[in-house]
Amino acid sequence: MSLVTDADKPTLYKRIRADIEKRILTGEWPPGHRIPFEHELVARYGCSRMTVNKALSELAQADLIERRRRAGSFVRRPQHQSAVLKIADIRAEITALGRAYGYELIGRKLRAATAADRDRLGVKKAGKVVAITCRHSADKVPFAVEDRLIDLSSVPDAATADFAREPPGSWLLHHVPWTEAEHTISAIVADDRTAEALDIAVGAPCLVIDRYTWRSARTITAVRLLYPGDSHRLVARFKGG
Amino acid sequence: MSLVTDADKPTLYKRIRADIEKRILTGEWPPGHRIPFEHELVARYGCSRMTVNKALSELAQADLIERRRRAGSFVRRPQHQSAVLKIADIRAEITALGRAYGYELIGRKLRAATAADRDRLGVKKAGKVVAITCRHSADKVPFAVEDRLIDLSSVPDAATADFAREPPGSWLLHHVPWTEAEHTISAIVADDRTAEALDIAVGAPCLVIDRYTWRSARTITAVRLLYPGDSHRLVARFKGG
DNA sequence: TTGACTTATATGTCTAGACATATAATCGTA
DNA sequence: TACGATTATATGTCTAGACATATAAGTCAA
Repeated sequence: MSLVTDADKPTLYKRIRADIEKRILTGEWPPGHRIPFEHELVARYGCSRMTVNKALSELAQADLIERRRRAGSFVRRPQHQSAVLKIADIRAEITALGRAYGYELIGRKLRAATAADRDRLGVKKAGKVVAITCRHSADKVPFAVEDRLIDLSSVPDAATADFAREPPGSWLLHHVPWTEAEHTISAIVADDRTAEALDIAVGAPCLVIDRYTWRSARTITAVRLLYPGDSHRLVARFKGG
Repeated sequence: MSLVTDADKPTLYKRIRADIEKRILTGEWPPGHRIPFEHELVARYGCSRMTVNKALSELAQADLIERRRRAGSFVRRPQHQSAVLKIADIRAEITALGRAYGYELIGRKLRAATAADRDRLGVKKAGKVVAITCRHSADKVPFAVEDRLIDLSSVPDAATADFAREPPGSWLLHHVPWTEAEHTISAIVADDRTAEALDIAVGAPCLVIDRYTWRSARTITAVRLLYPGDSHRLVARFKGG
C-alpha cells in the first residue's frame, strides 16, 4: 500500500493498468463489469499480449479485478467490506518511533485449559496453555498491556521460554513465523486492573486489539492488547478509492 | 491480502515465489539479505528469466522484497510499523452484513474555513468548507456518527450536493474517486452529544476513526467516525508473518 | 427438461530472445 | 584525497510466438 503513485514513468503496461484503474475507480466500469478481453486491449494499445497480461495480472493481485478463464476479467466489488490491519510487534513499533522500549512481565501461568481458555482460543479440546500478562512501555511510559494465551499443544516450546526476558510477541514471531491471523478492534473503558497497569484513570477510554493467530488450522495464540485510547494512535496511510 | 494459499497449483513461478517467501518468513533470509540474482535463479530452476522475474515482481508488489537496479533484490523489513487499514464506505459495510442501512443528516453548514477547520484539513489557507454531521444505522440501530469537513476549493460540487439524500462518503466516492488517505484509530468516551446520537450512555467507550483524504496534494476531506465501542468491531483477517 | 458430452475460447504459464535504464563500481584526474 | 566521467551489470520492459487448462456455451441423447 504505497503512497506514491507510479505515474512518473508511463511505461506501456503501467499506462494500461492506470487507464483501467481509473475507469474502475471513477465508477465508469462498475463492479461486475467485464473489462475488455486481452486480445481487444492488444488491438487497442498495439502491443503484445504479455504486456496487457502484466497490467491485468497486477490489477488482479491488487484485488481490483477478478479474472476467470474463458469468461474474461471483471471488476470486483470494492474490497473486503471492513478492514485490513497489519501490526508488527510492539517492540518494533516503539523503537521505530525512536523511543526507548521497555518490557515487564506481570504474570505467567501454565495451566490446563479452562472452558474460557478453549473458547478464547477457538478450539474444542486443548491440553495445556500458558497465560501471560505483560506491559510494554515507551520512554518509561506505559504503552500497552498485553494479555495472552498460548496453546501449548501447538507451541510446546512456549512452556519453557523465558518470557521475563523476551516479550511473547517477539518470541513467537521468531519461533512460529508463518501464521494467519484475525484482528478485532474495539474500544472499552478501563477497569481497575487496566487503569493501574496503564497508569490512567478508571473509566478512561482504551483502544483494544484482539488478535487470534493460527497456522494451517492449528491455533497458536490469542492476545488482547490494551492501549490508552486518548494517547495512543494507530496511523495508516494508503492509496486507493 | 487473501487468506487462501495458492500452493494448490505448483506452477514454476509460484514455486519459486513460495520458496523465496518461505525463506524470508522463516527468517533464514533476514531483512536486508540479498536474494539470488535473476540469472542465478534462472540457473537453479532451469527456466527463462521472465519466469523468475514474474515471481520476484509479485514479491516486490507484495512489499516482501525491494528490487534495485544493478544492486539486486533485498528482503524488506517487516511491513510498515503500525497499521494498514482499508475501509469501504459504511453503507457497503452495513449492507454487506445483511442489515438494513439507514442514513440521517443531522446538520450541514457551509462556512468560511475557521482556524480549527484549516488545522483539521491540514491546509494553510482555505476558502469555504462544508461541515456535515450525520448518522448511519443498521436495522434502525445507530451504527456510527460521522462528522465531516469538505474543502470546497478542492470539491466545489459539494456545495450543492444533496447530503440529505446521499451520505457524503458515498457521494465523494463517486465524485472524487482516486484519493489517498491517512487513518488514525483511537478510543474516546462518549460525551453528551455523542451519547445521544449513538443512543449509548455518557462515558461509554467509542471507537474513533479519523480519516484524512487528499488527491495529489490537494486536501479533500477530513472525517471522524464514532462507533459504539462495545458493540461495533472492525474485523480483519490476513496472512503473513 | 435434464443431464452428459463436446467444443470454442479467454486466461495461465512459459520461452528465448531484445533493448532500455538506473546505478554500483571503477578509473582517471585535479 | 576528493570528485567527475566511464563502464559494467542487474533489473525493467517488451515481443511474437507456444502449449496448457478451466469453463461457458453449444450439442445431443435420455
